[in-house]
Amino acid sequence: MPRDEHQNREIRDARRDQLLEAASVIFARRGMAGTKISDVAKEAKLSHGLVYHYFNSKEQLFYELVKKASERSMVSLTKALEVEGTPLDQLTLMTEEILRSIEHGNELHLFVIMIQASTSDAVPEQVTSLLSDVNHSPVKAILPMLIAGQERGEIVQDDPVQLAVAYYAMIQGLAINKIQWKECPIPKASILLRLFTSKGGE
Amino acid sequence: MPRDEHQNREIRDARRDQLLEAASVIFARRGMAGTKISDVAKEAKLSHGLVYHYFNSKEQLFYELVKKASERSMVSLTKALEVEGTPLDQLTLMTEEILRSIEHGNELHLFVIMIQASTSDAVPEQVTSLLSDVNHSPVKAILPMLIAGQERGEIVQDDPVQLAVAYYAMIQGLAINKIQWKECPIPKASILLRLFTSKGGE
DNA sequence: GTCTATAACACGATAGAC
DNA sequence: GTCTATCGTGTTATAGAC
Repeated sequence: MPRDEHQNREIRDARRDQLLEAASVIFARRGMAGTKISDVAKEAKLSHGLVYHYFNSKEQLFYELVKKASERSMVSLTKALEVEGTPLDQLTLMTEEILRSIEHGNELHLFVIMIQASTSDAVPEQVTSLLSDVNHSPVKAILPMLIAGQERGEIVQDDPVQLAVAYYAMIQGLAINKIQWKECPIPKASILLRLFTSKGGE
Repeated sequence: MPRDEHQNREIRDARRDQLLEAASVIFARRGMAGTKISDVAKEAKLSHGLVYHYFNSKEQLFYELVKKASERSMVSLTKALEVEGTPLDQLTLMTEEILRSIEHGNELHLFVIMIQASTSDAVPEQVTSLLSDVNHSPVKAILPMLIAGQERGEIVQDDPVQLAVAYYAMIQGLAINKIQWKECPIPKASILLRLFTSKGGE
């Protein structure tokens, strides 16, 4: 008894997700160049031939993951911007959300893949151009919040770019740390936020 | 006219350094698995056959670099411990030195290679065991300074492990950032150190 | 000490059976 | 839709000329 089109579609979607999930694990561990299609297939418990049934190439597979990652990375940020409250409130909420997701380790692989994508030049052209749009400036993205906070006097009067760089570096570093060291204690949001608040208080 | 043994030795040392230097650039950019011996040779402007004259394998080449990197990474730390002054003085000096070296970009490649070595499992067994000795605990290394500082009341009374993790994550993140984004403005030491100083002042 | 040529092999990608 | 068998390329590593 033949499957109908609807069932086929469900199977295809499931397989695609299965492969993307497996690929994110392997890519995060071994990088773009170090990843073998056969390892991805093994992780997904499917044959390596099937990978090419769903994706044109290893590069495309990597591209899809970076796209997914960069979409997700903007979620926390836009959420933060919708929150009622002062800039510092928004930053606090955003930080807590990011730390939770690092702690929980759910989308950690995607995070690391984005870092790889921007540090390694072993990645396809298509990917780097995608990144210059989105990832190139998570720093720029939080800049407005910092400046607004400085105007209200709730954020310290340092160079806001330096503040943003330090903040983003810490997030990146924590994600990397967490992947390598599972039991790594993730700091509380209040520690990260101390970057922004002046010593003398306000 | 034949070269004598001394001249030969000088040539060998020079070539070895030349290859290690080139390899650190390529490994940092493309990772262990992504690095091709021919690329290293090209970077060093030598033939790829010569690489195998000086190193047994790609893995050994990588191993030598990680060893070199882990030796260097302890330098800033031990220097800091020799400084006369309070724990916060020592941390300040250490931070300034590390930021200078990131800013200057001199040993950045080695730094990134160490991060790769600990995040990727595409590295040889020999390397990971080397790392568990040295790199596994730069966090542990600064812990005593933090605790001493807390006793003197010059460092905030948060969980010192969380403080150390946050600090080290920021350093790592800055190094990674700098490699990908050459003009990245490196924050002043005072910004990083704000992690450690209490909001209310002392 | 340095190079070029080549052996041996691994991996990405495809073809075709079921 | 999924698998196994296979091709072709490119890479590690070696051999041997200079």
